[in-house]
Amino acid sequence: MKTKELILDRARILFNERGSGDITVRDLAHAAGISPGNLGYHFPTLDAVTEALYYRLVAALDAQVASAAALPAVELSPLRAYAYARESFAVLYAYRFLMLDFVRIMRRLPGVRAHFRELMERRRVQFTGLLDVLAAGGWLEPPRYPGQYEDWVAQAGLIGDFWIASAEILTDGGEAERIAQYSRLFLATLAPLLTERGLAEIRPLLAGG
Amino acid sequence: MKTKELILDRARILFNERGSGDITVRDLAHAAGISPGNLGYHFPTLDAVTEALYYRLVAALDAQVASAAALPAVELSPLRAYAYARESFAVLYAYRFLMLDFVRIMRRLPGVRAHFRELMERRRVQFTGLLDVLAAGGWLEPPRYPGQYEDWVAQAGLIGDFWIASAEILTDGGEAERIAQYSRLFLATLAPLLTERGLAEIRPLLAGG
DNA sequence: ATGAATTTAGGACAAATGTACTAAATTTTC
DNA sequence: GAAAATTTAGTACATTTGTCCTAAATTCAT
Repeated sequence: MKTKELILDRARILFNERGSGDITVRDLAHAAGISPGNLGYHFPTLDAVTEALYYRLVAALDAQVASAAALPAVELSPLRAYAYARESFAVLYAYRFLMLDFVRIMRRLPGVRAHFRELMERRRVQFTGLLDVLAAGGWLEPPRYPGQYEDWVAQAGLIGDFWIASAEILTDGGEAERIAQYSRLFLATLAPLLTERGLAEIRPLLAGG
Repeated sequence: MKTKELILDRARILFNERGSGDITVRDLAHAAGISPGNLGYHFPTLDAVTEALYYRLVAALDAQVASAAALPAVELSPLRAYAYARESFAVLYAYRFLMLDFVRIMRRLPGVRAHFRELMERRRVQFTGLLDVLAAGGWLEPPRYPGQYEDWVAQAGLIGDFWIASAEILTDGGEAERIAQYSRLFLATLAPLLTERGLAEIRPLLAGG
């Protein structure tokens, strides 16, 4: 069970570097230091590798959710939410080829697509719950119109899914710089909803510290 | 000069349907009703087709900007901004393969990438100007923190670039439904910045009418 | 109308690629 | 320690794909 892990690790790196769509069986075998035949023994197709990596990412994110859920609700604050978002962003970045080739992968792997939709639905519920807790803690202003919180969830979800693609196209920065830049931007979407007390807590972050 | 246009039209449709990365020379020639040899005569590579389509999209968007710029500043309002965004969304949707294969295309066509970055920079300036005009017209609250307007521009730009990818993955709706849903979401990002008067103008839209 | 230029069709050809197969090597089991 | 099971390497094969070439057909200019 060692070679499989090795293959997945190298595939993750290679896919991230050059895009999962432009890697061949021979490319990956070479990068993993094994023969093409052996690669085929462990994974019949490259799609199978992609799928395995997807479920690895999901597992990593689930682990994060679990540790965040252990936090008492009273301790939740905009700052905590930011810290959690930033951690998630770092995990996503390690599997960024998935977000960069999103549409293509989803079209090729219907199972992944179905799973991802459920994941997004769960995330939607989580985010909504997050806002409710923040509101109960006096961190959020009440909605200015019906459905404002739901709209925020949709916007935040979109940014969460595609910030990497945006960074890839628009910025030249490295990993740390991108994560910092976009987790800050993510936080900024929350700013308009905050009470003065909530805003005060994150003001240094918004200023760029 | 007729076959070239025919090729581009069919390519746009085919790329939209199946993704530009999964189309072969023979696929496109067949769809255009011409021989592969003839296709090669007009476009040496598929990348050349993609590039031509990109510049078509840019031309269509520029035409829209020009007509919007003809509008007197006093007439600008959240509602007008929404109408413009919605038109742009419709144009983008006609070339959605470009947004769906964004990263891959940008990696393969450095010229397009460079051009697109400049385009985004211009858009950033435009959007910023838009907010200034809206603020001067009494439609916007002043920023709650320094740089809030700039943050909105970044968020709006990201949503503008990737709403189609998000729709492709998360929704089953058709074109009209998707455009309506996401141009509304785009508008919703503006809501928190609006004065009470500004919000009043778009409240029916946010409610879903 | 006729020669030149352009456009088109059809297919050839080599490179690349996924897949499958066989045999050797290594590990595991008893 | 020997047999069985697993893992690995190497390669062959058929298919696909981009590119190029030639000749026919069509259009254009004079």
